[in-house]
Amino acid sequence: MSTLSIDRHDLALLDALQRSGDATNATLGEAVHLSASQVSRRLQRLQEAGLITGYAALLDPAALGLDVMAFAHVVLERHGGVRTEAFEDGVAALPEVLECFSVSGNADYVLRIVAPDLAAFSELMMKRVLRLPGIANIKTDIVLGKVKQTHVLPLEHIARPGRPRRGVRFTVS
Amino acid sequence: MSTLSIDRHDLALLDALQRSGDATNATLGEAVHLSASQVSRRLQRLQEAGLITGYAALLDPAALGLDVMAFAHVVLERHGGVRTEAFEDGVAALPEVLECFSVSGNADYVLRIVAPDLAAFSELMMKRVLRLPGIANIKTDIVLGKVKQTHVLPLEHIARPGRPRRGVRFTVS
DNA sequence: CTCATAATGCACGAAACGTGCGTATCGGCA
DNA sequence: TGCCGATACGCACGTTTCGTGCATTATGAG
Repeated sequence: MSTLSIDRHDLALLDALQRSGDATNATLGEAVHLSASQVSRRLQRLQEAGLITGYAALLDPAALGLDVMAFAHVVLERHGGVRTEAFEDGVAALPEVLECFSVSGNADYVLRIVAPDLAAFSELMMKRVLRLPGIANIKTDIVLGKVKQTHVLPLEHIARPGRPRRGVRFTVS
Repeated sequence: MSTLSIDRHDLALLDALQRSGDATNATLGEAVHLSASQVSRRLQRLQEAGLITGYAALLDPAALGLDVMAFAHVVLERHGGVRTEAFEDGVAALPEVLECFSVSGNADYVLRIVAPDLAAFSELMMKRVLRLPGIANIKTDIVLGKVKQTHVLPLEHIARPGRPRRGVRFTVS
């Protein structure tokens, strides 16, 4: 357990890094008004603290031939025993299922699924998803168009006015 | 318009880079059985071809105090005129709305929204989302648990057996 | 088999990284 | 207000990484 104080420099760094994770320390330093060495030190701290979990190359799904995306709303059967584990393990093993969340509302789970085309998507659903254990019902929303898609998390809620002057308090295990 | 051939080395590189975008060329080279210089050249090609759209640091939402995530299913009003633009622009301007897709099915749009807590989420929905123009109805699924979440796109559909021996043909603008 | 094209590894100069260190700034306390 | 410990800072510098030039090898068409 450690405590880490985040100031506006760190927030600016996190924001910049979310958008361009391959920027050099010097470039980041310009944007944040810090020297490259300080940027290096801060990044190391932020990573050790767990705020930065890693780096990734972002690929273009369309360029890779992944033209179909859909959200599947899954309802499980309601027999007393806890059959959710088998379903969840099966979902985790399918690379085309990028996400799976349990949710409130009508469905038990929401899945985000990608596929090369409708034929492949159909086959994926019929032969792999629908055969997962414990499924009672699935309703699928196929994505028709993208209005917005980003991985950039909002940071505005941190360091809101009226709170600690120099740095916000974070607790990490 | 150019044509690019992708071989198994490129696929391995893309796969590795999705998972660890900060790996050095030498490290990647080991995994792919290529020299660092070749990795450098291939990455440059893949980026110019648009397969790699960029790099990003991945942040931990929980560590940043973003504990609430939800999917909002939006139905717009059906008066003849095309009022969708105003709604879409409004959505794009909200940083808490990470994604917005138009979908088939009952709803017109699906939004993925994050917020620090339920109070902030409630306020966001009431004061900003619901006030977007043209909305007839919204149903919200709040995420209760994460079974799986990844940005790693599946690449298995490329280079399927029985197709071009050395490299798959890609066309990029 | 021949040959043109493309891919590969090595080498080397340039760039970026990250630690040490002396200085400056901040925040608490008398 | 002035003092002092702790922290943050930039600079310097050795180390690592990058990416281009080039000679060699592999590939595929005719």
